Amino acid sequence: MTARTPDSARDIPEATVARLPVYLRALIGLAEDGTTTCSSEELAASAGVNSAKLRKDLSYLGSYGTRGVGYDVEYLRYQIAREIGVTHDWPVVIVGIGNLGHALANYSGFRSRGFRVVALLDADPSRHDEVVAGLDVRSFEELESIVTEHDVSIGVIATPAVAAQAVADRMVAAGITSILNFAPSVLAVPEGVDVRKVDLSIELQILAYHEQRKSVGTGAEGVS
Amino acid sequence: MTARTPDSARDIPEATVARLPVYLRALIGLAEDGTTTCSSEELAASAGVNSAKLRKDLSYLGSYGTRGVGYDVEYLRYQIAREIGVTHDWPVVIVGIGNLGHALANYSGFRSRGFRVVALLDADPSRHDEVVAGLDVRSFEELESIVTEHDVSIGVIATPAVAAQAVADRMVAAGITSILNFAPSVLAVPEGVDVRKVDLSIELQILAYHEQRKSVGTGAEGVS
DNA sequence: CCCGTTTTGTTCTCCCGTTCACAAACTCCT
DNA sequence: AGGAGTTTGTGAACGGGAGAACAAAACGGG
Repeated sequence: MTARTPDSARDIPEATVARLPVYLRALIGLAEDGTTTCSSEELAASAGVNSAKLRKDLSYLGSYGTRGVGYDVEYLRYQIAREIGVTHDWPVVIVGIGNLGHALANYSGFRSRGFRVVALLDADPSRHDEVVAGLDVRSFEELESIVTEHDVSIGVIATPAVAAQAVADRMVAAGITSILNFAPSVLAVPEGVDVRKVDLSIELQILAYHEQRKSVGTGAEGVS
Repeated sequence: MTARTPDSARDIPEATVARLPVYLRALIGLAEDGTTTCSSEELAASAGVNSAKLRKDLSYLGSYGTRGVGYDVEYLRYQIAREIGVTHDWPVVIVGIGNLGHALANYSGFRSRGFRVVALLDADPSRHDEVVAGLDVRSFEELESIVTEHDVSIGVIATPAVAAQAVADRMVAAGITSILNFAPSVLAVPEGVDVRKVDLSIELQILAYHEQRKSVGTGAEGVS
């Protein structure tokens, strides 16, 4: 025994961390179907990955399976949720209530996965009348007080690109340490602040690249 | 010379392909600022990557820079756009006009990056009255005729998870070969069809994981 | 015309992630 | 109780990407 208690399992590879939520989702699906036990093969199929990779990923968390049997769905579900940190709710602030911010505020996947939107902020006063997803759209000036009041550590930026850096700076100053950025701009943040970027058009461009390759391959090229 | 013409530069690594749109965006930004020439160092800073990585990425496309000088912004911009395939417009169909579909339909980043939304489809007849982003929301039944008429090869799924697989099957049958999936489900598609998945809640969960780690590290753990 | 300076393109090395393959361990059946 | 059959957990090989470092090439000045 290398004396690795589950809690001190220090370094989980980034690639594995990125897949844990996928496994979690798959387990929830299995639980809803009434499955109580599953093998790595079944779970891997549900999650869309290789079973060896799944087992290796889970081994970073600890030994939660039973050889010859498989994994207890509920138990594993809880363990992964605990590891990710979604056993309790995370308060989240969304800044920029345009089309995308609107959609994010209403996105049910957030609440059901342990995230609670505590405030919607927008710099444009004309939007402050609106009520979106049961929340008033409030002034961006209230950021600091909201972050302090609800102990918010995660912020979502859904503003236009030009405003993103300023919003990020303000978020960091207010004490937010994790940012999910939907604006198409590169954010500069201090050490210790995590930023993840989601760019919808980049995904489409990657598809377009492969799509173009396909048509070239099938002999449809016309450009000299 | 290994006789590698720019057009036949076969195998561009996936990691590089995923960054090309980022470089493209950075170049557009530089061009808007009036910059006509830039070094790999400058461009890398704009794109938020290492300059060595940038140069290596660009070298897969060909030699479009000038040693001692740098890159011509407009020229490189065109070359990357051509490589990705966004020099011409790609027709796109969006299925599922809920909150997210709404936002996607209005997302200006699509049109400005070479994607043209040609139709919005939804299975719910009560939505067929709506006009979103200047387009009628039409019946899902019209998928095949629209795909044929506009020669659509890229489809976007923004439906609930339960409907996603059925929509994907129908898209594939209609001739779509690239799918951008926003529904939180694993899609099974035949060989030759590309699927990219964007899951908003997964990104937040990854942030939550690191966030939890931070608080543990700073000595705030209270769980035995 | 030649040399120093700048910046690209590329080679080399290291590290992370993926996959294979197998031993350990558990269940079930006889 | 013992053995056959499963399935997990992990050691080891393998492949690809990241970063450092350097050689090749272009420009500018004297």
